Amino acid sequence: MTRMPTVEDVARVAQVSRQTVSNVINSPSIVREATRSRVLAAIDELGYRPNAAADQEITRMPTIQDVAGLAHVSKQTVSNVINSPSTVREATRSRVLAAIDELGYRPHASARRLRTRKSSTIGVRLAPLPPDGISSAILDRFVRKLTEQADARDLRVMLFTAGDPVEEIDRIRRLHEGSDADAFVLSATEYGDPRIAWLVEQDIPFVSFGRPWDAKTPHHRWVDVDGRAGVGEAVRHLRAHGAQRVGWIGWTETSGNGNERRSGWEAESGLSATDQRTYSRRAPDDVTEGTRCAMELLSLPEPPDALVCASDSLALGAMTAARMSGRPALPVIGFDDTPIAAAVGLSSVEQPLDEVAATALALLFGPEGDDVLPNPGDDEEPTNRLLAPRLVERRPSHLQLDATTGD
Amino acid sequence: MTRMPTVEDVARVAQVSRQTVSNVINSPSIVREATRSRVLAAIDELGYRPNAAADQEITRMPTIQDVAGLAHVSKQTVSNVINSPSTVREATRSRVLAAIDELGYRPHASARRLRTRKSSTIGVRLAPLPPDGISSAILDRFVRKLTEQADARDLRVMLFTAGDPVEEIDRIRRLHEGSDADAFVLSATEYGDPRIAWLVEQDIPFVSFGRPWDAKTPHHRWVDVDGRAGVGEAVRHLRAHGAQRVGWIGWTETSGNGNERRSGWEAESGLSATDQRTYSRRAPDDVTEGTRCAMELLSLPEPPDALVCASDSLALGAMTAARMSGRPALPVIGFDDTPIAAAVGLSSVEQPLDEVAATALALLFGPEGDDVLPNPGDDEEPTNRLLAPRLVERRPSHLQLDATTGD
DNA sequence: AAGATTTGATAGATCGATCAAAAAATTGCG
DNA sequence: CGCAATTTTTTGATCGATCTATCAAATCTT
Repeated sequence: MTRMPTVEDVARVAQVSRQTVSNVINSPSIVREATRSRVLAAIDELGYRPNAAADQEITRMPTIQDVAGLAHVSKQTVSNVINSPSTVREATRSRVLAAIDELGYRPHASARRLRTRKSSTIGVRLAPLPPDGISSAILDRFVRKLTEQADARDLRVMLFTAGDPVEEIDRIRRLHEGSDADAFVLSATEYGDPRIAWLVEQDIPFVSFGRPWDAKTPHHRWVDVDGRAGVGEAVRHLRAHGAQRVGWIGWTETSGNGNERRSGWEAESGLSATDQRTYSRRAPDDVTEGTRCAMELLSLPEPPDALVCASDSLALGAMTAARMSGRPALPVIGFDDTPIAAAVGLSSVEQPLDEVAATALALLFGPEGDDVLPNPGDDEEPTNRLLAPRLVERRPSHLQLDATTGD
Repeated sequence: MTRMPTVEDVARVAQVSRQTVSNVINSPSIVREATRSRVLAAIDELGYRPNAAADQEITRMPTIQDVAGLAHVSKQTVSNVINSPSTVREATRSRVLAAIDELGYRPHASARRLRTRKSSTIGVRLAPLPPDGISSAILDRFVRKLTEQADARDLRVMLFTAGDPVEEIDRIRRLHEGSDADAFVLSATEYGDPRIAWLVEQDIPFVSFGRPWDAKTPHHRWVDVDGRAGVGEAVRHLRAHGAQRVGWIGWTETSGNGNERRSGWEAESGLSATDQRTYSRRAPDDVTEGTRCAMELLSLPEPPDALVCASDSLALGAMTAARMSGRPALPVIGFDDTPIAAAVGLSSVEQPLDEVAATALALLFGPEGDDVLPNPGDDEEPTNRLLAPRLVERRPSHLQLDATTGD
């Protein structure tokens, strides 16, 4: 990266102003002798040459112009070969392709973005990790899927961080104004989310992973996973295998997702309203809370014979409680299918993140291509999708081992 | 985003070539009547106007020129206010800043990158997730830290995916040639890693998270965590608390990291070579493998009274084994301090990812700034750092609950 | 006070690509 | 063949910023 020295560099070394350097070169007579020799020394030392532009024969990346020269066509034709090959005659095209290959040419991403006025980049905010969260890995896994799918469309995923929604708004504004990203993916929408209204008002293209939880949220694109259906499936599965009283351990009422998931249990549990109160608990998302709630439920006169939980964290705690109460085989089902569920053999409801990512891109960019679609107007047909999760059945690893070891 | 219609659009609608459209406008006489009227209809329908460039007064983002106009200075001065404020007089500067504020101006990232020839972007590959890996979340957490630290330097983190090192090389080449990223962070280095030699040869700036495991790996920048020291600390801690025979469950010999971590145990265990063979096991990184190995060790005539594992996965399995063998209080220490460790109350050795990220950036860009430093030459002083991990002590949650419930 | 030097602001070129339109070459048809 | 129409290629402008060198005004020397 040995850049050509500039007047600026010479000035710094000789400890004079740029103007003085210029004078030494163009009208040496007006510069005092001492200064002049100091400047000349600096020029010598750095190997500065006035019109340095000419000899930048340093290993420059080939440009479209170089390709054009080699293939004996105009640079526009080279551009066409790359961007709309069908408009170029076969003979010409192969000649240009050969030249591209020979030089190892690749279009300069920034130049292209400047001209086309699109960055082909999707901004994704990484929210801070909650201290004990094992579920938050969902975002990480979603980002992976999004990146994979984006690669296929020649889109890039750029990450940024922000501590809270307000800070996120500020970051998005800057990224958008600087044309750093031309679409954004929101995640973890909540009641009274300020981001959506703002983005809609600013007309910045986005899609949210998570449905709006407020009736007054403006119309926008979103994709979400149907937690209610997922939990419902889990409960039906347990009952089909003989469970009579399926208990529920969920989140507090402030969580839209939590209420949604709980409603799936309510609908499928087959319990009376009174029993529903008896066999359910609400708690923060934490392993020890899961254990606590499960212990409570299991010490009822008629304890539940299966448990469904709003998260793998709670479910993991519930499994511990089950073992502690001497019921290691009690069926427990979690939610999110985090790696830990696979590790301990916990059944869990899996979010189809592949599909979520694909849908998010489809909503933003259409079925294919990398032109971002504008945010939908109020009157437009639905621009959102609710995807069905899938129950992943597993056999708890402690039971597997019991079997293996005969213990 | 209602773009002005172009000749291209008109041509498509009228189903004629662009040239014909041009002729209809400029020399109508040479176009046959039927064609001409079809083209005119299309022009009308789209509301096409020949010199549309003039009236693009649609909400364009303000440019440096707009700011210059409002502040009555040249655009170069505006640029100076942004990039080297000290060279601009106070009065002028505040006038320009006011204009910037009023217009909500923000430099166009791509234009700047094109001119400055640097993308200020770091490329990071997301390796595919191993099916059961709970440790692989390390990369995700590292990426988070890297993004945070990069934000502070006005650098961007761009993700890409690749299935294997060879594919990764190809992706890096394309991203580098297209000036999409000007530095890369490698992770998960392994024996005979082909990426490093290639990057060094191509002179593409990079740093690897993970030291080279081969003697013949060329000199390059790297940062890593001292697994040996971390495990050593864990073993010392256990022995200081009375453990006589600390066992080890680690990975197979093909893992550089695994061998490194094991050596920490060997050094601090205080066991004879024979006992070391007795009290250690090698296995793939998997929870059930951890349980299996731990069961073996615990059924020895003189079982170990504490266990240290190469990963949280193995440690989690070992905890299960301990409970199954009726020794729920057996001290177990894992590695990586994954969220799951916090969740179940497993002590673990924590990698200082904050520091790893900061060091990676410092090696790539120097103590501050966003100019990439070239790869170091063979003779240069060490350009790598080995960071010390930290033991996080926890009390197993099942024990906490035992205490609470009196069970 | 005249000349040397620095500070402040500016003009013009340039980064590497695509867009828009026009020109040139080719094809089709009566 | 001759002209209209199409296909292929080229010219010139442009995206929005920074780089380079220089001019102009202010400040310092002797």
